[in-house]
Amino acid sequence: MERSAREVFLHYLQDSGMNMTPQRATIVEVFLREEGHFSPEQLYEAVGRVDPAIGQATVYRTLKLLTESGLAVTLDTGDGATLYEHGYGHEHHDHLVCLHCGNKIEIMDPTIEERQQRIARENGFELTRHTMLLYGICPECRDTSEH
Amino acid sequence: MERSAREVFLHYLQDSGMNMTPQRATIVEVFLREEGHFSPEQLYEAVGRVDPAIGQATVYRTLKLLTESGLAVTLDTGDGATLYEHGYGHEHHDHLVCLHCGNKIEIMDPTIEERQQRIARENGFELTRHTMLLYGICPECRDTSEH
DNA sequence: ATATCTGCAAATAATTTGCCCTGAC
DNA sequence: GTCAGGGCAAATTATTTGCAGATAT
Repeated sequence: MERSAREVFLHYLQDSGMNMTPQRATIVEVFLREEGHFSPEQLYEAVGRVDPAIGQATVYRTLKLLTESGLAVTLDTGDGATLYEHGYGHEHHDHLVCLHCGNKIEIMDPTIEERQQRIARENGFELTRHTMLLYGICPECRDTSEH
Repeated sequence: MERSAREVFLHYLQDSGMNMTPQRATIVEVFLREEGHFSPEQLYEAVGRVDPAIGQATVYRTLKLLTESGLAVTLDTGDGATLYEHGYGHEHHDHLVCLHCGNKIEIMDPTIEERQQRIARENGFELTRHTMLLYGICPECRDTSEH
């Protein structure tokens, strides 16, 4: 059976010569409870509700570890701040983003994924990862802004 | 016949109630001479070789105008800095980026573009634009790092 | 004249780092 | 006792903004 996210993180730390600490444990737990996409600031606030003594820097440092361990995935929508989402036990997906309300829909298209592989191969690249963001106006915002 | 990039920019300024100024003229000229992808900082340096009196803020402000007018397009590779490239008289394309040397290859796949439209439509979105970045290791870097 | 622009420096915003202290083994 | 880890505040980086003087129409 599959390892739990906590175990994956613990093994990552151990393999890298790092330790699980109370702060890291708290941050992972809170991280796993969060849903959707959130900023380091939002996670910091949620962590603060559990243990107000944990500092921002520790949240940032731990988010980096979570990303390296595969538990977290970054989502950069180009508006200055990096968002994070769950990356372990979740299928890969891309995003459809509303430019008006910021709502994000997860999308996945096997044909696109396959073409991406092909493009990389044709250029002699070994594909590591990719990001694809489709920007537009969602149905709700289109209705609202009708005149 | 097609309007020159300078004309497009001039018309954009006029339509928006703004003026062409010596600084803006210099920045557009230098911008149009640049090739590939470059940062505001790089453009600022190139502009400085023509007119050292032009400030960074003016370069940033003008880059924003260039983007709004369609002459420039932004490219956010997620490593902190926004890059710019030419957007007028250039076909739309996406990028294949080497994680090792930073080299960027322009790519374009009609099938992907078509599927993106379909995904947007299926979700009721009106698609405005998109970004797609494929990250990997380029052939040169793969050869070099062989052991 | 009047509104737009500019350079400069200060202000932001997001994130990282330095440093000294604390706690675990 | 040693050393990783952590809190705090200072530092960094990229970009934006306020302002007072200069400029275009």
